[in-house]
Amino acid sequence: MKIGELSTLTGCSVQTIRYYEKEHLLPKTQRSEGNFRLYDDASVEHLLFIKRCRSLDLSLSEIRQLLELRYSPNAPCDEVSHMLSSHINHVRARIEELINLEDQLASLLHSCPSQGTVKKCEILKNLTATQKIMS
Amino acid sequence: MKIGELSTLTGCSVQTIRYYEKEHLLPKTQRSEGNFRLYDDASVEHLLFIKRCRSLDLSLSEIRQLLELRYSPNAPCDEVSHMLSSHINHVRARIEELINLEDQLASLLHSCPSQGTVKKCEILKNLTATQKIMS
DNA sequence: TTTAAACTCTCTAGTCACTATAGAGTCAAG
DNA sequence: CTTGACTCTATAGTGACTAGAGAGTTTAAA
Ligand SMILES: [Zn+2]
Ligand SMILES: [Zn+2]
Ligand SMILES: [Zn+2]
Ligand SMILES: [Zn+2]
Repeated sequence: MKIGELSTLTGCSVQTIRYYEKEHLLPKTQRSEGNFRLYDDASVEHLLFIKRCRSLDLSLSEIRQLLELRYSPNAPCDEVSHMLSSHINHVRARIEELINLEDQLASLLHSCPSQGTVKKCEILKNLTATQKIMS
Repeated sequence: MKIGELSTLTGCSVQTIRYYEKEHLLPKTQRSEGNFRLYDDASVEHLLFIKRCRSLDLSLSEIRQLLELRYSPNAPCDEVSHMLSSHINHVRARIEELINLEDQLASLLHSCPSQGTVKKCEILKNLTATQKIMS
C-alpha cells in the first residue's frame, strides 16, 4: 500500500509518517518504480504501536527505546517497565505542578470582584506582587 | 542599570530579556553611549509581572493582552478575570488529560510481572493492541 | 598604561513533534 | 490526452526559550 492508505488506516498524517521515517522510528521502506513508498500490514502495526505510545505522551526518543526492546525478544522485560515507570513519574510531576497552578489561579480569580476598572483590579495587583497569593 | 543587573534582580536570563523585547513584551529601552540597554525600577517591576504570569503558565500572547490591560487603567476589570478563567480552563483540561494518562500508564505497568523476557511482555502486547487497556 | 576579564551587542541555529507550504513528478480515470 | 488525485523532496514555521559565534565596550588589576 502507499502512504495515503497507511495514513487513513492509522490516522497519522502523511507528513507525520514521513517525519517518523526521517527520525528512524519507521524503517526505510521499499519504493515503487515511481519512487513511492510501499507499506504492508507490519507497517500498519508498527505505526499503530508508535501512535499508541504517543497517545500516552511518550517522547519520540522514549518510543525509539521501546521499539528497540520490542525487536529484542530476549532482552529482560523489566527494561520496559522501568521505562514506563520513569515516564509515569514525568506525568505525575506535571500533574502536581498543574494542580498547584490551578489553586493559584483560582485564588487570583477570587481576589477580585471584577466589577470595577483595571486601575483597582486586585488580580493585577496580585500579579504585580512578587510573593505568592494567600488563598 | 544594565541587562545583567536586571537579570540577577529578576531571575530571568539575559537572553530571555532580549527575547521578550523582540516579542514586544518589554518596551524598547534607552541605550547607553556604548549601545547597552539601560533599565530602571519600572523595568524590574514590569519584568517580574511577566515572570509571575509565566509561572502561572500563561502564554506570551496571553501576557501581552494582560499587559495591555495593565496599562489601560480605565478598561473594565472583568476582561482580566475573563482571560484568567479561560486560562484556568486550559489548565484544568490538561490536568484531566494527564490523570487519564496516569491511569492508563498504571494499568499498563500492572499488566506485566516484569520478570521474563521482552518476548512475553504484556506491556508491549498491550501497547501493540489498538484498543484501550482494561484496568 | 596596558591588558585581561567580564560584560554586552547582533545574528543565527537548535530544541520538540509536528504542520504547512512550494514546486515537481507519478498515476488512474474519463 | 488531459484532468485531478496522489506522491516526492526540501524548506520554513510553531512556542518559548537556550546556546553559540564573533565583535565591540567597560572595568579592574598588574
Ligand atoms: Zn516521559
Ligand atoms: Zn479585577
Ligand atoms: Zn492559557
Ligand atoms: Zn513485561
